[in-house]
Amino acid sequence: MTVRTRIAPSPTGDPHVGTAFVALINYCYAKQHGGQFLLRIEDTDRVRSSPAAERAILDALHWLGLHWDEGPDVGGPHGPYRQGERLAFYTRYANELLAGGHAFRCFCTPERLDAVRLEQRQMGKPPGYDGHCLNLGEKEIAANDAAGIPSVVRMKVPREGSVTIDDLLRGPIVFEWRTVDMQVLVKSDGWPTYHLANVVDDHLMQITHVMRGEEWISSAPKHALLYDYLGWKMPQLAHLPLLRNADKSKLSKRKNPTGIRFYQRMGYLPEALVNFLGLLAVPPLEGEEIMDLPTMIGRFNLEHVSVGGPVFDVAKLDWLNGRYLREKLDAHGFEERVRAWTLNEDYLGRIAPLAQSRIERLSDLGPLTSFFFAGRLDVTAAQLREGKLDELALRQAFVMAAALLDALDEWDVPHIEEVIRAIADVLEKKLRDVVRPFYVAITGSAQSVPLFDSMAILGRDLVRERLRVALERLGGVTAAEQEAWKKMIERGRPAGETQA
RNA sequence: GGCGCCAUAGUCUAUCGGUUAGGACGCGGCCCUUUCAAGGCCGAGAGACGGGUUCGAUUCCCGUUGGCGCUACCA
Repeated sequence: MTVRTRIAPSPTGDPHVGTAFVALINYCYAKQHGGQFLLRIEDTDRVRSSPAAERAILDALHWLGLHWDEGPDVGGPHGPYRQGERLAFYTRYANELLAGGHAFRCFCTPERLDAVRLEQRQMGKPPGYDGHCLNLGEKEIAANDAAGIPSVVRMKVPREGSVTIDDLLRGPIVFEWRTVDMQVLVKSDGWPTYHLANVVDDHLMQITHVMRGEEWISSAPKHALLYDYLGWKMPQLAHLPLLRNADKSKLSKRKNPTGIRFYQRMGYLPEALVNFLGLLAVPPLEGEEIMDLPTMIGRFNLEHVSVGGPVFDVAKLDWLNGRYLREKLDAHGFEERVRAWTLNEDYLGRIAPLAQSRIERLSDLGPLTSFFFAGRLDVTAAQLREGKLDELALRQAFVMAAALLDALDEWDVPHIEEVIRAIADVLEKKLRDVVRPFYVAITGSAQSVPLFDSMAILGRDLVRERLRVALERLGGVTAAEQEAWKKMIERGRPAGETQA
């Protein structure tokens, strides 16, 4: 039986370095055993998924040199490789579970479920579904359906006994069934949840080894039960450690750049990034930390992947990248990388028009546009405070921008402009006054080329980081402020209807 | 609160019962050098705590503490 592994990203938000880490391990394992590595898009969350995000993930992973044998872009014998195109499978197996008495229809309202969980929590009991709809009669179900009451499908879970999950990395893990929730399998919109979809697809795609983040450990019993209900053999499981921020919390973009494209825009080489991630999974030989992909495949050993969550240590990445830059490239190769990075027609072609009307000599170009060729900018709190916004509005503006910009589906000038205008509106300040500190944070100066265009060209990852740095320079924000200010935007008037 | 995972220097790691606990990043010093890097050499720095098991525990077991994850009609 040939080894088949997969990476199954959800196309929401920007491609994450954690995805690259998990992909790398799955890739190495499959290649080492002469097997196949596939990519499947998990887009069952119909509101958050987007084609743009899917494209970005594929591009980012390919950029890193991780290529798959089967996937939405390359096809394969077990397609489609996009869950959004596999609804018929999920419906079929959901019905099978229902017919077999392993799942049931549930008409409970979110409000009731919340109340139940709250009570369970207060009583110190494991939270979960209380079985309210477990024994509904056919007549009752039919009546509810006729009345148009929304419903979901839940899996039945035993209330007694226990189950043992065998993890390739961690050994046996025991769970009491009564602590396992009767998970929703099919949402009221008819789409499956991750739990159903991933079991059905891993089986149908003949996946032999599931290596995924440790955030899935507590769901493993549900998956084991589903394989059991459906009469299928469960793949081998291995739960990989989660990458961490410097403070050991799960790597998050609030505290760190987490986007693969951020590292690309910062000028890290894909080989260096892959090498760095590989170091977290493949212990290097003493004294030599440089490893290319083939070397990692050869040296990979699942049992040697350490389970403690490693801190994403950018300082070490910097050192590694430096070594690649000066040791692995000759003068010509280096020059080519620089061109590919930003000194190319595409990038220059977008910048030049912004500068043309603002310079008197070509030599003005350097100082005017240098921020397009930089990573983080060295701006001071004093520079950020120079405008007319008071300290509170200033910090609120940055927090709101970070949140709204992250939520944007399309990263282009009109959408970016809309966000900044909406902020000025909510804060009841002039656009001119709001925009000024953004000029400083993004371009490094209050006098520069047009802001929205600059942000569009720089890309979301770099913009997010510059805003984060600016906020940090202003003393940062507390979680409470963050919450409150986000609510302000939600309540705020949308950009269109300004005048009251 | 409930359930689970984890625990060697600031960070990434080696060690699979007996080592002066090894390497790498970062940090400090020296050398090289027109500057700065790079490079070379040297140095400081670790087994969370408490019980067991054992002739012997970083290593095996239990507890404590700490960190983390999950606790959704998101993945």
